[in-house]
Amino acid sequence: MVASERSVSAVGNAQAREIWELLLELSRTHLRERLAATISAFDLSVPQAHALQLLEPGRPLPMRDLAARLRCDASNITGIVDRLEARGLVERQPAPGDRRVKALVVTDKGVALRTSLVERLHRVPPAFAGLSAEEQRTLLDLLRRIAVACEQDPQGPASML
Amino acid sequence: MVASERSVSAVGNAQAREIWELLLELSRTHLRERLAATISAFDLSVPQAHALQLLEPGRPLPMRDLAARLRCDASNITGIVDRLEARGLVERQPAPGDRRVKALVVTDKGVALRTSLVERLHRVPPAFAGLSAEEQRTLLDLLRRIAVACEQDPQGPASML
DNA sequence: TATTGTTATACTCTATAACTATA
DNA sequence: TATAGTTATAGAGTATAACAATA
Repeated sequence: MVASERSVSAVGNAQAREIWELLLELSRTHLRERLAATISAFDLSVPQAHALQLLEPGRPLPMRDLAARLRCDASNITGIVDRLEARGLVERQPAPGDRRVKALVVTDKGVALRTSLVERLHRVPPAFAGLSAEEQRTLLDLLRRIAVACEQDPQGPASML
Repeated sequence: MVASERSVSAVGNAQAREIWELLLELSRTHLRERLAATISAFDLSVPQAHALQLLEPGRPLPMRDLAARLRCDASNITGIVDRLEARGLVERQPAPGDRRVKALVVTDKGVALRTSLVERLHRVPPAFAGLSAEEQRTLLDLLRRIAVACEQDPQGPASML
């Protein structure tokens, strides 16, 4: 290892830590509060909103699969879907081929609410207006690389204590 | 407005949207799961861990203030603190000057756990290793500017439906 | 009167375990 | 036997409303 690499590594770690802490803080405050405010404006809970987003129109989803995507035990899905169904947003339908599974589909009403919700959630906060197109391009590129790296390193070998 | 500004605005919006959606996804998946895994490894709930982080050693904090920082109703703090106190991590102490308020302080055991927890939470994920020092510097600069903009625009006037 | 912390209540999410109906 | 969904249960977070002690 040459001197330049050592210095890069040392400086890089301090900066990487600042980046990471900034992302943590950004996620816990602004991002989280923005999501919570938007979701509650639709009278939904966070898991309900997440479920609704995962139910793409015209693509029935077995309850088991929804549990996997929400990363919670299958027993929770019953209640979450009960409440969505009580509001007429989704329906349980028999799945072809296996009479055990129930496929979830969004109703017309559900599609309407879902579209509105997703549009609102994805609306870009004004805080991004301060960046030039060039800077946005750079930021997007860097974030994409981090996202790709996260995919390849699911939880990280150093994840445990 | 000249043509170049219009084009910047158009392209910039599409890119800004991608950045925003990438941050949302990153926050909801990798970041959130990483936090959850770390916190549960300490046998804490998310609010408990957050409370512990907010209780700096040697700086007593009234329960009311903790509620404000956790952004939840004051009535919830009783239970959260009960559980932390039952584990000997924090203590309720009388506050000087006002006999109504109870000041929270971390015990020695709490400080030890808190230090370990914060160290673990702030440990940089390996996914950041792929960026050069120069790229990290750029990313940090851009994220800082967004963070500052978020501070100045608490929830955004377009926050409501 | 207003404020701090608590309690009572009700709801949702969470996991575990046991159950049913299928496969 | 194994799997999909449900139910029962217990614990934690959340908000609202009412309360005691204090300001």
